[in-house]
Amino acid sequence: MPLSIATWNINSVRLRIGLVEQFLKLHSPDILCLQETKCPNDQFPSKPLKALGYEYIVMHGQKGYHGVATISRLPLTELVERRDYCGVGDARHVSVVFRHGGKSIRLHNFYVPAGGDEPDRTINPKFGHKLDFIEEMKLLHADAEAGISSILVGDLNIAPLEHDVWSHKQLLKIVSHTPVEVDGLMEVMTRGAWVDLMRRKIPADQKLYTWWSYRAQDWAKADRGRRLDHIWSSADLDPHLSEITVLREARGWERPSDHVPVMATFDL
DNA sequence: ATGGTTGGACGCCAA
Repeated sequence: MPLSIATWNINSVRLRIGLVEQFLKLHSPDILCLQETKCPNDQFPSKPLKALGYEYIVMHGQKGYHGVATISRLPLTELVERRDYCGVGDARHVSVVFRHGGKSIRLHNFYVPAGGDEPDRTINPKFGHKLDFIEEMKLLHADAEAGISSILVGDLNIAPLEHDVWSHKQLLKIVSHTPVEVDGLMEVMTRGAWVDLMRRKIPADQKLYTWWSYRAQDWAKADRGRRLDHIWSSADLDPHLSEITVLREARGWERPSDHVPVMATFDL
C-alpha cells in the first residue's frame, strides 16, 4: 500500500491557500504538514482542504507568528501532541498518529526557530533559543513508543551537509549552516536513531535545496539555495521508502513561499 | 562587503 507524506513551509496559509490547493490537486499526498501558517486556529482555512478530501486537520497555530498544521485524508487517532519546546509558548510542533498498511505511525511536524542573523548566543538570544530547541529535540527518539513507527518532517532551519547549501565555505558563519547547529542536528538524528530519508534517495554529493531566498533577483539563475526542510523516519520505514520528490518548480509559482514542498512516498 | 524581499500587524520585527 502506497503512503505519501509531504512537508511545506507555506509562509502564511491564508495568503497561499490557493497554492496549497494547487499542490494537493497535482500531487495528492495522503498527509501534508504545513509550517509557518501564521494563523490562529479559529481562522484556519479548513473548508477548501476538506472539499479536496482532507477531512482530518490538526492545528497548532498562533497569531502572527510560527504555527504548524497537519492535514490528512487518512483518519488520525486521538493521540495528538502539541509540545511546547523551550517552554516559551510558541506553536512550533504538532504530532499525530495514524494507521496504514498494518502499521501505526507517529508523524511529528516541526518548525524550528530560524535563529536570527548573528550566530552567537551571547549577543543574539534568538540563536540561543534555536540551540536550546535543538538540544531538547535530542530527547526525541524514533522508537519512543512500542509498536509505533515514526516520521519527523518540517522546516528544521538547518542545512547539515556540505551539499545542502550552495557554498559550504561561504555559509560556515551563516545561521543555518554553522558547525554548532549542524553538529546539534546530527546529534538529534543519531541519538534519536532517525534516518535522513531525502539523502537515502539523493546522494550526499549532489546539491539539494528546498529553500531559496526572496532577496535574490533571479532565484533560479543564482540557485543559491539551502536544504532547510527535512523528512526523517525510524529505521523500520527506511526499506519501504520508494520515492522522494522536491517540488522545485513550486518556487516559481505565482506569489510563492520561499520554501518548496518535499514529499516522501512509501510502499507499506 | 553589502543589500537585497516578504508577511503580519500597524511602524517594525521576524524570516
